[in-house]
Amino acid sequence: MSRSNVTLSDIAERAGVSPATVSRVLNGDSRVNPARVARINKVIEELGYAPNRAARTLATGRTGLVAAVIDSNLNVFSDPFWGVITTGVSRALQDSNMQALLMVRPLNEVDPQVITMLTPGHVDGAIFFQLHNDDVVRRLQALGLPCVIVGRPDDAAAFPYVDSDNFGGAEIATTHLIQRGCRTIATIAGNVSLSAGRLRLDGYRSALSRAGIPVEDSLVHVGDWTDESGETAMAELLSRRPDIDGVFIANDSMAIGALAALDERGIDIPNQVAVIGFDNMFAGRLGRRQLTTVQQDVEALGATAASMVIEAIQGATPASVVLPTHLVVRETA
Amino acid sequence: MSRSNVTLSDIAERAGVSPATVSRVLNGDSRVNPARVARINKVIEELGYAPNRAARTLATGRTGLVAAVIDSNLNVFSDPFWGVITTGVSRALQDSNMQALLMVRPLNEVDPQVITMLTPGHVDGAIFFQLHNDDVVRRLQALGLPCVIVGRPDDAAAFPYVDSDNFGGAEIATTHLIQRGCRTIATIAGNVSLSAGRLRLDGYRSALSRAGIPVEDSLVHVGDWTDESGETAMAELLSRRPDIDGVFIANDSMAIGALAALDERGIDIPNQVAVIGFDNMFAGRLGRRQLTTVQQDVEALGATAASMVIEAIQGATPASVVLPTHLVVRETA
DNA sequence: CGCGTATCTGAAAGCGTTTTCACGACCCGC
DNA sequence: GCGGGTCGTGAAAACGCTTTCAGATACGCG
Repeated sequence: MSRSNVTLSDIAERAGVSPATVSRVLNGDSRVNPARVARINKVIEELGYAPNRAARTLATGRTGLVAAVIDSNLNVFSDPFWGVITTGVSRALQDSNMQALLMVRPLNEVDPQVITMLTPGHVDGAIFFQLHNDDVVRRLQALGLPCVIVGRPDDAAAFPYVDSDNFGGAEIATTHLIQRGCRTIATIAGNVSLSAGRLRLDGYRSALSRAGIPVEDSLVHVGDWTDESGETAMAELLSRRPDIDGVFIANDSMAIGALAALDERGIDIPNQVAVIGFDNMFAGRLGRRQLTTVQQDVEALGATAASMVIEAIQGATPASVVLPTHLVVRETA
Repeated sequence: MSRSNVTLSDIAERAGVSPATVSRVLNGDSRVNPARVARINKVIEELGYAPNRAARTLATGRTGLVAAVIDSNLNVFSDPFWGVITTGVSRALQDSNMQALLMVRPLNEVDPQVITMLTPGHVDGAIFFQLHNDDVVRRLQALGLPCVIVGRPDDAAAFPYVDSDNFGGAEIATTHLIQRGCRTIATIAGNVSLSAGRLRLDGYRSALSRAGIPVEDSLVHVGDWTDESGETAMAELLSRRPDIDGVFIANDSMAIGALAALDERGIDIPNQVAVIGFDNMFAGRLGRRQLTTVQQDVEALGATAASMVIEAIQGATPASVVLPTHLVVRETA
């Protein structure tokens, strides 16, 4: 209990004013005599004073803390992005003098640890990542906790969320294949129970329709985001439709698998079959052959979530945001 | 300031005891009459009471918070691990009923945000990741803040730290090449100004020496951890020493580049040249050809750091830990 | 049987802020 | 010059918990 610290009263005493006045200066109350403000600030500077956060919390009811909640049921290894996202969150919060509390917890059931911590009074708000079901958030929201979701929730209208433009990215990628001259364009979709999987598939379909190209079921295969599934999916597609000349793949991991399958058959990429992935996960990491892919601004995802939750804490109802994605053209298409 | 919450006094009143007694029960004071303990616990349960963290902090001086500090100068994109590490930290802390505060900040200079937040009284301890210089930590330590470092600091004796066994991993990888029959074993080292780079190179050398194989300068090339540098390094090594039959590469990114260089020359992997990387970064992600590599337990790194900082908070001086690494034999060696 | 001691409990004093409320000083216009 | 306002300030209560201190009760022992 080393309380070696300077307190507000110390400042008050040394500046010859009351604690109340110091507090006002600290909180930018404009009604304080400017001369005093200067004097008090000087003393604060001299003594290296920093307000005690706990005391402030106790008095005001706000903690300055936002929980970043990650469902530990999702395999973090499979999502190299979330480190970057949380970076975005942390930075943006600190710009508003708030801090990010990291909570990695199973969210499927009622975890007392989480619930307690997220009960209003412990944190000012919460950001949830890629949840599998909306229930927990709904409950917390009912408790009055400002919540923002990263990734499109099942019930998009129910919560403020921020997501990358999965639909638009898929559409632009597929359109690129079309413009390249591909006419028999397949897709390897991700798990459609996730909104990202669904939207990327929809974007593919939309691009084809727009170009007047029929969408054929034999050209669609659903994978599970892993490279193995990408490999088998590609093999399957090729055996069904040897005339494929382009393929849009819902993430880069599956794209890697697909490339392997194509290589194995001696197929020339991109001339025989053009390939586009999604995520830009391996930026510059694939050595010899650079994957054409769709990039999302992952850090912005986090930063936006942070701004939104701050908005919500201040009482506003933030509008959901969909961040643009863009095509990174490299060698495979 | 919605204080809709049940307080300790509410519990006391409803249980017909004093607040002091409730507090004792909450903190596991053994001297309370068992019958009362039961009654109080029942009331707590009924009312869904959870202690107010700020009030507790104010009274005790401990916050239950540990800062996880990441130097934003290091490119998080280049380190897909740190998300996993922080996961380990967060989980381990929560097991001790503490929370992780995520701070992504430039650490090279005196950042008032960081310093203020890390001044004792705001957090109970701090974990630093891969810092570039020890100074900031040294200063904070002098302030009395329990600190732990992830990754070997420059001055290893000065701080408790936890790191993977880079030396041992490199040694075992190189030894594997030797046992495989390789005799002209090259290495692509990482930046030697980082301890990981240095130690992995040392491990390579040590393995050769042990096996009685001379360490030749012409077989060592220093890269910068990127796949491009791996590719040029491999090319350079091959032109200098076409007789190379094995290569240990200090991380997987560079290994990818090196594989590309080898492929380009039509060299048979692993029969003509065997390749081992480090990090197991692409677990199952490389599609056709699986990289043999050295794996570290990244989440344990975080969890260990958390345990150590808790130890330090409790007044002990935790011993530094080096976590074992192990070889994952796949196709390239 | 009385006294010291061990055991359990409650009153109350913090912990460091914010914020309400009241109060004096001052200025204005009539 | 006097009432009504504004302005700047300080006293003090409140936030919800922990912990010291002392009191009350029960107990053991000579």
